[in-house]
Amino acid sequence: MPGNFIPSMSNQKLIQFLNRSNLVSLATAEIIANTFNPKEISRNNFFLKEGKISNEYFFLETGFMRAFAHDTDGNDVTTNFYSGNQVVFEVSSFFNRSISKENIQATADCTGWFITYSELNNLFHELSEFREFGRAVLVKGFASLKTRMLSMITETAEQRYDALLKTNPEIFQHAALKHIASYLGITDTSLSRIRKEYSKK
Amino acid sequence: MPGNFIPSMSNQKLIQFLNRSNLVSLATAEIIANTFNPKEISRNNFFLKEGKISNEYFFLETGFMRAFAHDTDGNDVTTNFYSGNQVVFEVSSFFNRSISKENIQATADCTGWFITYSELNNLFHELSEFREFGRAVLVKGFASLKTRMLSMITETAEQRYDALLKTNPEIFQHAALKHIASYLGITDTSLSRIRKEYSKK
DNA sequence: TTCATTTCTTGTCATTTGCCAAGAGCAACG
DNA sequence: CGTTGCTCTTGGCAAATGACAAGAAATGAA
Repeated sequence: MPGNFIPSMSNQKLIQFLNRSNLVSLATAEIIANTFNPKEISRNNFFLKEGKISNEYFFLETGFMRAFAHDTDGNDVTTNFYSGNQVVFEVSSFFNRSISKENIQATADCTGWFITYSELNNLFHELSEFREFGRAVLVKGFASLKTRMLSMITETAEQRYDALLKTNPEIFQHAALKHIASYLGITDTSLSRIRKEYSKK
Repeated sequence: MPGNFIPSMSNQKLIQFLNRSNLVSLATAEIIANTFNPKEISRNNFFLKEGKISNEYFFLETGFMRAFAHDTDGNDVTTNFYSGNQVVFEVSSFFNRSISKENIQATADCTGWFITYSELNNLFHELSEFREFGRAVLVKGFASLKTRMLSMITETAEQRYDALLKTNPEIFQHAALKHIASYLGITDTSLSRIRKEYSKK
């Protein structure tokens, strides 16, 4: 073994993530995982900046990230949160090779594994199981956004807060309240009041 | 030619739709289009009913459709509108083979072409161009939903109404105002008032 | 046509949420 | 330490939107 060889992290978590989708066999999961490269992003650093093209398909193993866009007045609006065991990339920019309107920033130190767009396409071409996996990732993201849209229309801000607290409590450990507020579609002032009411119950 | 042979509609529009994506050559578009079957849905009939699995990948050539779900109080909420030259299916139910929570109903007489889930997968397997096309359809739907979510958070109801009127005027020719209202995330009463204010300008 | 049903509008009032400003709490840094 | 900046909370008020009910308009069926 060479002198200053630095052992990479184990990609065991990535292999499990692929395999547990039930779309990728363990053997294939290992092949796929071995083409991914390790990546670390320290807190406050950006995984993606608006104006750039999202070019990395990133499996977030540990850490936490927030995606946000800017409205016409320049206010930032949280579009998504990512915790461990999720795939992170901006769908439209990544697949259309277009400039991203979104930023994705680490709000805690992150570790994980990535492949580039061209590497992903090569894998898709070679491995039908990985294609199925890729489709499932897209479909899952799409479905959860549909659910979120429906809740925006049919539920009150307090109900949405309540649901988020129950289904994604980790968000409250990693994100500022004002960022959670814009994700819920309300101002930080309103969220503060909702929390006050909520704590009485 | 047999006696009561009924010539099918021409699938020229479908071929164009595939080819104009710039992801499918004309020759391949013809191969793909020839595996689609013609389908007509008359006004008020359902393309998909909640409780069933979305099993048809439908190219809507002419007509108009509305997708809607029910909230916990039983009110119907419009989740999407479809006009000509679009692909219609419920992503989550179709790809996950799960029971649909949504209905999709023709609000005008519709004609088009469909393939089933298994036919689609066979085509995906055989034709990488069609895979690219299928991915683009998913990505486009995802991106437009993201845009809509951002507008729900950052824009007023009147701004959303205004944008819909400008970008999708055909919706107003085919859908009831109460159905447009729930799509915009407001009550029919509010939409009526917004229209009143709007008409003064 | 006539009747019944549904859709749309409008009025009144209540509720939610936003906007603005002030202040408290907290962390980072010299 | 003490200052600075950022986040969160709170109060007062305004604006947007919803809930409910009544009536007008449009639609569809007999």
